Amino acid sequence: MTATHTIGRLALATGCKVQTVRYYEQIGLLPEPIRSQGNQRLYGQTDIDRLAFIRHSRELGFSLQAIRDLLSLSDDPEKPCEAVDAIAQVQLEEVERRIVSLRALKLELTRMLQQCRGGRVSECRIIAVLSDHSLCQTVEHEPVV
Amino acid sequence: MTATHTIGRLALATGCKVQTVRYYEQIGLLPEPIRSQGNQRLYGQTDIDRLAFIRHSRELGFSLQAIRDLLSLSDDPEKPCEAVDAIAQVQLEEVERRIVSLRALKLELTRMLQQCRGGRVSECRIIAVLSDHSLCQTVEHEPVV
DNA sequence: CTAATGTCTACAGTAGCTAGAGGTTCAAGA
DNA sequence: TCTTGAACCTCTAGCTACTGTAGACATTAG
Repeated sequence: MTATHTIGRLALATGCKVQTVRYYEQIGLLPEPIRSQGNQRLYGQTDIDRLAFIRHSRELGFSLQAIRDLLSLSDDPEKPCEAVDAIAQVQLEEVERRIVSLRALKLELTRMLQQCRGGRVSECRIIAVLSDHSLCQTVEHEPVV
Repeated sequence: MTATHTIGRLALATGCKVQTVRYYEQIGLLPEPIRSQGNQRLYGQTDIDRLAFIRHSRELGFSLQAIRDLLSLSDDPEKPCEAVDAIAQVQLEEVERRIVSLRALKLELTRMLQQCRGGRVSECRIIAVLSDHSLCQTVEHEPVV
């Protein structure tokens, strides 16, 4: 492998911070790269690919543990990809659950804000609602788009 | 004030863990309560109310700093409640941004899963999409919290 | 009285980075 | 060739918002 990228160039190529690259190496998500004579890390294309995979997965909300699993699965190209599918499925469900709960939050916040008529704190509905959960009547769950 | 609740009963009354109560005290979100002869914390109704406020605000996604601000505002009942409104408004916008970004994630995950035909890892579209951002045509989105 | 449960302090650990101190190496300009 | 300044190095600590542990003391039920 031609290892021609310094850590800064790797970071630039993947939209990742330099410290984060070192962090990923430290926790074993990236392999220890070869070093230059002056002890600087040198990366090749496989490293760029691997880090891009990690970053994109992070953007999609996968945990580092899930990414670890995905990476080890992708090292075994002959295996059936059911396990990969399952991890993505879990992630999708998690995302869906978060959407549902955020929409409930949005509803409650919106209602709180509508009730606030800009008077004094002593009459503020926001404070009142936050103080007493029973004052809010949030919908159980709505269909998620 | 009649202080009749031990920390365990306070926790039970507010749906909060005992350690979390001590943590809130440690960071100054809850005042230091009086103690029993045997050095155990004793809480009254105001403590229950304050903790309920904190927990409900946390459920609505407010940060501890925001809650700190809200609490100090609510200590001043004669002030106009614009500041309270502003904090809630910021929170609502944050929630809305997260919903947008999660919906983009959902779309991409769904598409990924649909493309996966259950073959071998080497042909897996999920791995492919995660490896190469250009393979997915999704709306812009930010990292998930 | 004893056993079980609750509480005490203090400290360590979690995820996923981020920032800083203090020193070394590299590449470009004079 | 020398110098400057950016980029790199290691190590450590910090962030949010908790959660968990250990070992000792307090309280309560039977």
